Amino acid sequence: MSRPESRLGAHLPVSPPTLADVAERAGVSRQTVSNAVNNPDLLRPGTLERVRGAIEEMGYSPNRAARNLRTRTSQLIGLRVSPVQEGTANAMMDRFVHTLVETSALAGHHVLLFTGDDEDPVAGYDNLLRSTAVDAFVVTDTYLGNPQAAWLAQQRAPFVAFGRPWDRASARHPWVDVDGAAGTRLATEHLIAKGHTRIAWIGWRKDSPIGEDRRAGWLKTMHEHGLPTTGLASRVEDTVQSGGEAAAVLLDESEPTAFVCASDTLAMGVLHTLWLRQLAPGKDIAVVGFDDSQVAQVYPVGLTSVRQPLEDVAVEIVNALQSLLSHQPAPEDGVLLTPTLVVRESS
Amino acid sequence: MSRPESRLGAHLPVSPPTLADVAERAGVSRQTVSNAVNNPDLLRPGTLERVRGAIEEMGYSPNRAARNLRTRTSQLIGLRVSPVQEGTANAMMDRFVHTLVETSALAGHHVLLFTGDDEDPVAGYDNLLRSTAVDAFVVTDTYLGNPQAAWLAQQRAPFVAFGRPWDRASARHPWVDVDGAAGTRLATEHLIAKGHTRIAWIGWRKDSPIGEDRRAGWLKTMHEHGLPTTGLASRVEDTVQSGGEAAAVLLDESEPTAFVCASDTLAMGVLHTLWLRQLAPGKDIAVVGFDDSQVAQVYPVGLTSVRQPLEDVAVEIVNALQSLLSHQPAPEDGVLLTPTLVVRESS
DNA sequence: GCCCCTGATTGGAACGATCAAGGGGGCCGA
DNA sequence: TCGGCCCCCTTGATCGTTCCAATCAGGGGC
Repeated sequence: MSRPESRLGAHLPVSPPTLADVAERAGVSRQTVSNAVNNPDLLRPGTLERVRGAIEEMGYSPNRAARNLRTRTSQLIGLRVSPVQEGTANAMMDRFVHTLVETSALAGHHVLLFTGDDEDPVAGYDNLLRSTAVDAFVVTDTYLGNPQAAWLAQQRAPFVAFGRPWDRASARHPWVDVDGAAGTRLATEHLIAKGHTRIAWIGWRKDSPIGEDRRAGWLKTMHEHGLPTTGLASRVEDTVQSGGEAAAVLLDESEPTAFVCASDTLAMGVLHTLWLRQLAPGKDIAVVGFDDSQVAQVYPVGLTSVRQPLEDVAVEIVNALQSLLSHQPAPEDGVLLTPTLVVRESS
Repeated sequence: MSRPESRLGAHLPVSPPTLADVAERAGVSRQTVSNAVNNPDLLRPGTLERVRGAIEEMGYSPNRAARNLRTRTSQLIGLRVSPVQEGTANAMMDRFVHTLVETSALAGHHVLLFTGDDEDPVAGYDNLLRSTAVDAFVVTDTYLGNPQAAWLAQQRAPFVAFGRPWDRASARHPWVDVDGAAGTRLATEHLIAKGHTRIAWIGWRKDSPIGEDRRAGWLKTMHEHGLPTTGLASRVEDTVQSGGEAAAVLLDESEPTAFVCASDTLAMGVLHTLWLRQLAPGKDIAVVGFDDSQVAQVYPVGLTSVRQPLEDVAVEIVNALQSLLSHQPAPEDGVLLTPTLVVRESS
């Protein structure tokens, strides 16, 4: 039987062919076409070729909604976009998201963006989950006490976090993270190799576990090399101005010859202070940032910076998601990746 | 009848309640529950309240796949993420995407990200379209001769472009864009108001319509004020280095006191050249960039820059999409928004 | 009292795919 | 010759929702 003519006129978009249309054309049943798409091994080579020909000719693509309804999946991965922070240098999400989208595509998934209510941070997740609009989530902002990860774990919703669960109390769940301490260790050892001995740290306030992790890398490396750290550390807000002020104080009081910073934003502040004092970055004073943001790349005096392997993070997250969705429990519950150091003129 | 117990154990996620479940609980039929969700006006107030109660209690959310199948929509808007360009300063997509996601959510849509094949730029679009995975597209990279817009228009697929169709030959379609010429006009008039008369232009190569548009704003404003432009314009690649070299040449040959640049990337090059020559940005020489990128915000000598109203662009795009999807032809075929100038220390 | 009309609600069908059985034909061994 | 098995393919049922037409109850006009 031929499908009812739903083309009201040539000016309206034609409705795409269905499984039944292809089946009729190829002279087989619906199920055979379905198998040709999903389980080609089940078909005799001749039949497969014929069906594939029909699919090709008609430009058939399985209707997503129908497939999703039947299989109870959506092939979608939810990603909440957090508000843009202007005035800071961390626009690295671009890099991450791009690779995430690409890698998911290889695994047959697409990425769905959504925003959250500020009042109820889990509202967005809850909606998508209950309407079975996504198969899984990627949770990116895992600051301390982030309720989302715990909530999702409690709901037994499949998700992978970019970021370690910092509070041990929270339920276990798969995660992928970058070893911040290893990054600052790289930076510190690079500076030590350059002959620096008085290396200062400018980081975030104590309530940031990520900041403390990065600080630990600097601290431990300094100690291992028997270098002084007292009076050489500063913890401030993540703004250019704070970084600049901290650098000024440290320069006055402790005379460091190099700075390791918890972010490129802070490093920009340091560079500003150096500029005000007519000190040449990379010659008089070395500076290393964190995140390899576009600022670090574009700044005329190239800023040496710790670069997070965001592409690898995305790949690992998709891996974890896949084993999660195929109900194979992830081998371990976390993957920790090591960043690299991009050396530029500032060190 | 009660639904079959599909809960194999408390450790597995419970399948969400369906329309039928809610109907049973509320003592009404499926259709009535459906109406309560989609056409509340059809219900008697008492019934509506009862059904809403049941929905609330059971935490019901309509199954997306089923609804999509029946209504032939997906409530999804496709957005192709273009490859990340490192080393340039235009990470403004973050701002745009965020507002797009938020605004679409208000309209009941989500944003689906996908990537494209480099060889076949329309492959990604084609797939999503044929599988009815998205309702519409937002096309962002509308450079000259971009095949996507033309292809989509030919397919009669609903889409809105961020960017004007530069070649008149291409099919008409709704678009939203930022008036680049108005931006450089703002920049130029700002500099003129500051007393500058020799204002140079550093832009992109001639084959970029966007670049030519921005250049035109500078050129026209200069002419209107009877100011010279010969020997004061340069067209180069969009890199920091090119911008710096162009600035050096212009400084040597034409002695400008100010620069208007087609991008923040180029402006960074100019700043670098000034730094090399011990010229103070904002005092000796004024510099204005374009895009108000994070670099402009974070750079210690704040870079004056033309800021695109990306939030407004996103809102207008969603507006256009909505009228497109409700089959009301958009009132006009294009919306042109005016940028603003963010004045900082560099001018 | 009867009929019609309107508003509220209902049951059946359909959207387009996959799942779960079932069936026909060829090949093998008995 | 016949049962049994495997391979390839087909048929009917189903996922959860919305569309469509039909039904039902309640009022008002005559």
